[in-house]
Amino acid sequence: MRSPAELSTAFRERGLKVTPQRQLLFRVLHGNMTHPTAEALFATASELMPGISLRTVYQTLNDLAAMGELQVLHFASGSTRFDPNVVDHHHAQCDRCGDLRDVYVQRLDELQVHGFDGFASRRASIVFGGLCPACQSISDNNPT
Amino acid sequence: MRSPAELSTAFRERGLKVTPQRQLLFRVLHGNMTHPTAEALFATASELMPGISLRTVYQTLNDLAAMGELQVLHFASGSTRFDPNVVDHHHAQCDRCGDLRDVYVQRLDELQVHGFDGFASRRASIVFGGLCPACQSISDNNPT
DNA sequence: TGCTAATTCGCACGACTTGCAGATCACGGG
DNA sequence: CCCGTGATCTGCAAGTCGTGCGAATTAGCA
Ligand SMILES: [Mn+2]
Ligand SMILES: [Mn+2]
Ligand SMILES: [Zn+2]
Ligand SMILES: [Zn+2]
Repeated sequence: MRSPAELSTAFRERGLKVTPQRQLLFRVLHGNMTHPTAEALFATASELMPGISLRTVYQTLNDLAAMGELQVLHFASGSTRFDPNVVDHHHAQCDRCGDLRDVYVQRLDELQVHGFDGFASRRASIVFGGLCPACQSISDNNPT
Repeated sequence: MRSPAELSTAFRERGLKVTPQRQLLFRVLHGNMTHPTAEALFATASELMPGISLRTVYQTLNDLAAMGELQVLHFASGSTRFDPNVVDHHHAQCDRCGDLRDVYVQRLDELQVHGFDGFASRRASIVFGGLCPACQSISDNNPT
């Protein structure tokens, strides 16, 4: 996702207005590495602008996603997560606490895939499952 | 997922009863390559056993998943899909029609991953995006 | 055959997201 | 700087997907 200033320009170019609510969300999202849900963003935004509505958060997230400024991620846990990091990357999620981190994968092209049968693959998205460092130590102390 | 007969035994061993509804679902799921949703299974099951409830379908799917007989898949499209193929495999999904197919990937261990930072990866799940053969010819005729 | 715990089913409810409409606001033009 | 107009905001209703609940039914066992 681009900077708040660049996004403001991009919105106006599309005939979209740059409202205080949108500017706030631009700032909250920019460089955000937490892969937040709409609810989480709403909570953060509400502290800075009491009264902002959840509906507006969804609206703006959808606009940003449509402009390719956000990646939309779907995991097991109920709700959608939004990722301002649109650089080609993948994710590692902790089985225990759900923590989600970015990982960068090289040599994807060396994978040998059977079963495409004419399927034209354009992109791959990898989710690694395992335990984050914090949950590893917990598991060490309290083995299940 | 094992055969209906084996599942019946496994259910009884766990103190779960083998009802006609469950037996039907065992049969509908066994060898099913469509990655069906609960609704899709309900539709198929309803033809063979009018009156079966969607609630029972969900119940049985959850039981099977808890026993490791089904994989639970979450994609962008709204609802959960269930996969009786529990052999280690991955998926390719058509961007246009949503068709989902199994693919088998080798040399996963040769991937170079940056960003784990102590994350203990135990498993990876890859989703390839692209166009299925049918949708490729449509795109050829009607380029967007 | 009879007991009992498990299951089924329908409905209500919960989580998440979108549709809707009136009040409000951003912003280009005068 | 002010206006007009269309985009936006907000609260609420509604939609979708899945689960909790409880009365009636049933599988499995003695
Ligand atoms: Mn990310
Ligand atoms: Mn599969
Ligand atoms: Zn963790
Ligand atoms: Zn297709």
